Amino acid sequence: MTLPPKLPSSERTLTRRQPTQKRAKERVERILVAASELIAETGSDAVRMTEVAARAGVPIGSLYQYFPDKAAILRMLAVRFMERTRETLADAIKNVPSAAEALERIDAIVEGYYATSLDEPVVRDIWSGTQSDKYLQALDIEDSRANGTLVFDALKAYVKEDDLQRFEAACFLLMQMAGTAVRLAIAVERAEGDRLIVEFRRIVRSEISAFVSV
Amino acid sequence: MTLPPKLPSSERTLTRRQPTQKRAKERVERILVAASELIAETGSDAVRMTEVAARAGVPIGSLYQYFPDKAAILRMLAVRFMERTRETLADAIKNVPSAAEALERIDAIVEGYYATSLDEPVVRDIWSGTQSDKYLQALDIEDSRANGTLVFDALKAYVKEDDLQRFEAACFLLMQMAGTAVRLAIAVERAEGDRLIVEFRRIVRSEISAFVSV
DNA sequence: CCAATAAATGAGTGTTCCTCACATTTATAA
DNA sequence: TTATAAATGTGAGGAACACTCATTTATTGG
Repeated sequence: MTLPPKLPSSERTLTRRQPTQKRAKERVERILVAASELIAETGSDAVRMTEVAARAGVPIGSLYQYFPDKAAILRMLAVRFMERTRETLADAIKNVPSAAEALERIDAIVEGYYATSLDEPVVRDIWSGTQSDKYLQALDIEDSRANGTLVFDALKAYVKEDDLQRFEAACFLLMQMAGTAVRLAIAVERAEGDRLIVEFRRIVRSEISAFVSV
Repeated sequence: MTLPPKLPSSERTLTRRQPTQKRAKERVERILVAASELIAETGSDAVRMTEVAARAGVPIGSLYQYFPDKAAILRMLAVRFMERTRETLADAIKNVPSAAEALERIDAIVEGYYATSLDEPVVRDIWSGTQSDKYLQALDIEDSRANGTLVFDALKAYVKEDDLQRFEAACFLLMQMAGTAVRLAIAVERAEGDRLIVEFRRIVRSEISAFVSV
């Protein structure tokens, strides 16, 4: 970690000028790419805004035209990652022919999520920071909720009427736990991490099975 | 959050002078109390080292005699909280007469942990920061491992030989998930948080039951 | 072509964490 | 007790950053 200088955080606007011209859009992309690379190399805490600007080939002032502060860059990267993940999940579980098939696909998603996180340092680092930025934390929760809803919607037809609310809570919780499990797994030694993910997948299958009649 | 200035983090020593004299020990306590209060009032990010020193009634230099940096204070508070929690857990599950009784006690611990976290702003805030400080993250993992081992040891007699390694992983994972579940529950609206904890407790019981013959 | 608007720029400002050379107090030895 | 060593106490100031803003340059639309 390390604690930040962010004082007037409630005062500062969350977004700045939206790039409308082509040139500006390209710059924003270059900034994100540069930030992403630097985070991969040194970790987000060690990344200096001047470095990001330098690598992106833009002056520091331009960077602040589009991002209100350093955290906003991490946020943007995190949001993009979440969007990609959500799409993967949505694609995987839409139109499932049966509950059993849904279970298998969700299982595969968890495994894939682990594999991706293992070799994407940026993801790792940003996930780490998730809990320290209030906006990111809120985003993370909304992300889990949205993913949970996807799973819920895909399976609710198989769940007893009386259990629906509890099943919805369970889906939400499991999505949040998937993040925890994967972060824990990549933080420990590889062999142990693999074992933890195996257990987590079993937990997911078992908990969903508790609601759906497989 | 906000990101910090911590550059030479690997260079800086993790501990400083250990207070041996009575006066020094009292000062360290006063610093921790002051930090704790300020975190409760404004959140750790907004706490300034000068404020901590001022409220503790010590000059800034003295503060740095005992804490190498700001994060170290949070770390110390977190460690103390973890120690208290671990003691509670250890007391609760030692000498359990049966697996069923152990399950009930663990269930109560989770509920108590939620209740405590709900009205201890310091705990909330520090837990938030957990993931952003590498040392704290490591401490958190070790804490989960230690707690997991406690549960494992208390119940291993009831588990089949072949399942022992998997059960150990599950205990570790569940301890880490308890933190996630509670943090999520206190972050959302109260009624939903309560529901989430109910589901989590069910998950814990169900997963442990999967290994022990109740 | 000429406003009006958007974008670009980078030296400088302000804030914060933390250091360090020196002063003072406490413990230990003679 | 007195001398010496060790531990503690101090706070002005250094250094590192994040971020600003007055000015200049480019783009758009009428």
